[in-house]
Amino acid sequence: MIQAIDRAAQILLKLQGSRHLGITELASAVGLPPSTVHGIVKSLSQHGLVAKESNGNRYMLGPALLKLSSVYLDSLDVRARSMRWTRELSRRSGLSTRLGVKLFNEVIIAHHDPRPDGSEQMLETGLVIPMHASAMGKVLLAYHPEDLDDLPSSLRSLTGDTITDLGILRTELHDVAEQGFATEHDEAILGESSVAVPVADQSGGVVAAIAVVLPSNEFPPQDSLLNDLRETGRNISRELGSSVWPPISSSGTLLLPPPPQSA
Amino acid sequence: MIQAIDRAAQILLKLQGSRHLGITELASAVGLPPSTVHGIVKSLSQHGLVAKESNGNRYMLGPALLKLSSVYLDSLDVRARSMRWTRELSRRSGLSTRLGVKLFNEVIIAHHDPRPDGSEQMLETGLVIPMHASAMGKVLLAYHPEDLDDLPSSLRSLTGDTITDLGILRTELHDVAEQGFATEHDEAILGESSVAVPVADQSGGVVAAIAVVLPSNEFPPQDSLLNDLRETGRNISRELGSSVWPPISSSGTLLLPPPPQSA
DNA sequence: CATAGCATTCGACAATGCCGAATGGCGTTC
DNA sequence: GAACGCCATTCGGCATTGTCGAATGCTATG
Repeated sequence: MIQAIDRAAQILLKLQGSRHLGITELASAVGLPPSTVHGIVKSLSQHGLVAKESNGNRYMLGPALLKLSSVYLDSLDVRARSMRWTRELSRRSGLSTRLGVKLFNEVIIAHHDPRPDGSEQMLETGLVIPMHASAMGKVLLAYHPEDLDDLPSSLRSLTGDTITDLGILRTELHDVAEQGFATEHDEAILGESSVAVPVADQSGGVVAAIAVVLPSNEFPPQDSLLNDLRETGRNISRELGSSVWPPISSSGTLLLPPPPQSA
Repeated sequence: MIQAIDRAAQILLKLQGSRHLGITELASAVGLPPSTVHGIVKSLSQHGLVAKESNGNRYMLGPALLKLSSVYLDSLDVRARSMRWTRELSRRSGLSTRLGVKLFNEVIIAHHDPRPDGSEQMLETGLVIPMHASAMGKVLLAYHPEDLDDLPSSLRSLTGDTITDLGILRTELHDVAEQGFATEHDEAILGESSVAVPVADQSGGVVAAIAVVLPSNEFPPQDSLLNDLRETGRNISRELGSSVWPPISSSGTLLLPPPPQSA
């Protein structure tokens, strides 16, 4: 772990949380002397990773990040392969479709096909949702149970229906791994629910999840939707070179909640 | 300039150019010993800025960049203010509209409103175009002539009509600064032309450009389109607190080509 | 099964970035 | 309009830090 790079990343993260910050604010936020922070910020800004506000003397994230992320998206194999399938799924279902990959404790939306009803919808690519509050996150966790250890000790509640108990989450993930799909009902945003299935690659590992978002009053999803979704997940996985679907999960015992009387 | 951060940024840049690279490839690309590169890459990957390919042992850009860039876009004031105006411009003109900001020698598209004809169009946000080959770039250069010094010594030709001579570019930029708009005719992509106007902020400085893209057979644009575009630029600039529009350019002598007989 | 190429780990050296203090610029207040 | 105070920025000495070469381990290939 190289110190300077670690600190630089911390600073980017702080700017991610706070939009615009001065050197002193940043310094106290990361607990370093201002001169040190200044050096790091200056280095980052030489590469366009942070930028100084046009008028004031505060800093924000820089435009180079946009280019980097654009290339990141282009280099994501699963995204390129998914797009034609998810678009078709959106068309058939009349719903919006998302492709999500893991980013630490969150799912980040790497692609989004809007509802085909022609309404103006916001660009969701780049948005993040906590793992435990999304169907895609549940899928990713169910097939990578070791990631459960990285979850924050207390699960943040986004709505009244968010799962906040790790034991309950484990139990649900166990079912997810058995059924091959996950659902989420009003757990992230009130009125919005979703269903997700895994996407596997050549190695057989789950590398992403795709989900359809449906109004909560249409929950639970009809079998036909579920089948279309499954078919889509299977098709993408096949294009990526995965031979089996749904993927085999290493779950089993890993996902079972600890015995209730445990310390 | 902190060495480690500089090197880290170089590595991100190399990955930006080459998608997937192994440690040794990266090392020779940046001219450093593999062990050094490995340390940097490892540090970057801890923060999700680079990621290891799921199967092999090559590295690519990481998902954290997507989140960072998403926040970058959200924190771009000019983008938030532009969106409603550019959408309206697209609607009225039937053409696609772009918002571009400077990133070193390129313009990066920070927002894009597609043609309203309902056809499937690619997501242009994050794409970059060389300054000298785009109308937006010409606008940005015309109002920041000092940036001319950063241009590569030889201007890359993208089509037969790309301006590759710095003297000719300077002359055109002089006109751009006087007229308050720039055009580009088949200079970046054959069959595609564009017109751009500046966007100024509170300080009166030009911080972005907006452009409409039109088929080259409709070039030059009609006056009504030009007026709509100007109106849009003025409206956005006004929302950003700019009092005058078109902005005053610091150009004058700066943009005049050097005397032809100069050494 | 052997080999070659690669990623990765380790440790010693010294070059590097870190920090505290000094400077400079800017906005604000009286 | 002048003086104050805040904050970004610069600078230089010290020691911590990252760097690099060599050794290891892994995987894929012939």
